[in-house]
Amino acid sequence: MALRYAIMTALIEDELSGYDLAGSFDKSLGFFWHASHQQIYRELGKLSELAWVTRRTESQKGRPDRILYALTDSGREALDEWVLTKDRMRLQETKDELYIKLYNLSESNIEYLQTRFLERREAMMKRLYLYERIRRRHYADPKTLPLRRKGVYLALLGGISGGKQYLAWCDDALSLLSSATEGENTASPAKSDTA
Amino acid sequence: MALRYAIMTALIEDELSGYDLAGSFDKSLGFFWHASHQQIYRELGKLSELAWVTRRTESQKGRPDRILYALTDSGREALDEWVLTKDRMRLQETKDELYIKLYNLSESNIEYLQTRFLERREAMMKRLYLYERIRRRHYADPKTLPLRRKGVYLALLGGISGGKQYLAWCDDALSLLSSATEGENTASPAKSDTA
DNA sequence: TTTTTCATGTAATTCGTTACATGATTAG
DNA sequence: CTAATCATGTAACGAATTACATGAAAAA
Repeated sequence: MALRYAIMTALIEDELSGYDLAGSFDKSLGFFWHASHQQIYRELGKLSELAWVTRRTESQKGRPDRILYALTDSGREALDEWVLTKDRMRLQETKDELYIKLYNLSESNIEYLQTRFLERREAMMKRLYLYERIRRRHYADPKTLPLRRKGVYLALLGGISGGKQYLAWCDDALSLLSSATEGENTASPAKSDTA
Repeated sequence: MALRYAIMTALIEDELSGYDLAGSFDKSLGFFWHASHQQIYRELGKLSELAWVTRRTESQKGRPDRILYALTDSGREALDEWVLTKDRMRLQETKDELYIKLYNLSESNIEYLQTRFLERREAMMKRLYLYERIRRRHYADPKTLPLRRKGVYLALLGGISGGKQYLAWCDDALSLLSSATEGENTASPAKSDTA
């Protein structure tokens, strides 16, 4: 049910197409709640049935028509109600397969896992740059923000500090893993007795 | 597909029942990959069809029979292969509805969201105690651990530092939210002009 | 010329949640 | 006496992924 409200949230300020939404779900709210375009189109269908959004077709030259969705008053109401609804509390359920793989760390996969960590480290670094850019552009002076934007700012702060922590963890992991491969790879022919 | 391998991972060292697994999935690996008992029973069925696990019934007096599952050699092989498999890289996809709700912060829900943060803060605190206890008991001297346990230790480290960061974030959020309600609630009857 | 971007969708499958169902034992 | 624990499962539904499908324009 939550994706539905995430979409409505994205529609509060702008009228957007499914394509736009799928795109913006790779930024902003999508950092915290990702969805594929298939999910979004399906949900948009349901939302118009509920009359929580309206559809409007916009023709374009040489491009497929866009279907623009806007939040209705009843949609806005439903969203406001939902916010006050009891949710399942989730702590740290990142569901990253890497955790399971870590539980299976062995000589035969340690190098593979090292590259996974490097990969994630790099990806997170890029995301952090993005976060910081957004922060500087839109949230430079948080005290002057209207209340709603303060909420968004808080989410962003969470993303930033979470990202930094994740980076630090990757570094810890990489150094622990590489110290575990030493003696195997760095091969100083002397003292090979500490197997 | 990942739950399957999470279950097999849990079966590496012990022979466990579905009930045991559902329980242990609230600890250890379950911190990173939670699953309900229904998912586990379903998956265990598939795993025995694949002959990746064997089932063995154990009678008990006055209690339902337990069905104990053990990893087979081919299961072990499949698991080792899977670890080397390319996975979808997920960064920070926590899917906590609270993020969406934060994007909808307003006068009418700010108090509600404050209590959500308090709730999560408390829950995370408890989990951190648990993590730290596990750490002291089983991972006091990480350097002496066998390689596989080092992987588990790394996951634990990630949990701990992630948890601490989360706590700090909750505190930030709470102070920002309470400063946003000030002037509303602390009600010094003078200067009510800054609406 | 090939790939990416724009823009929408259907279909099939698997994953995850919620509710229902049973039935004895033990702890409060 | 009531609630929780032990132990297994089925059924139904909703959420999410993957693959398939189209078709033109712009960028590589």
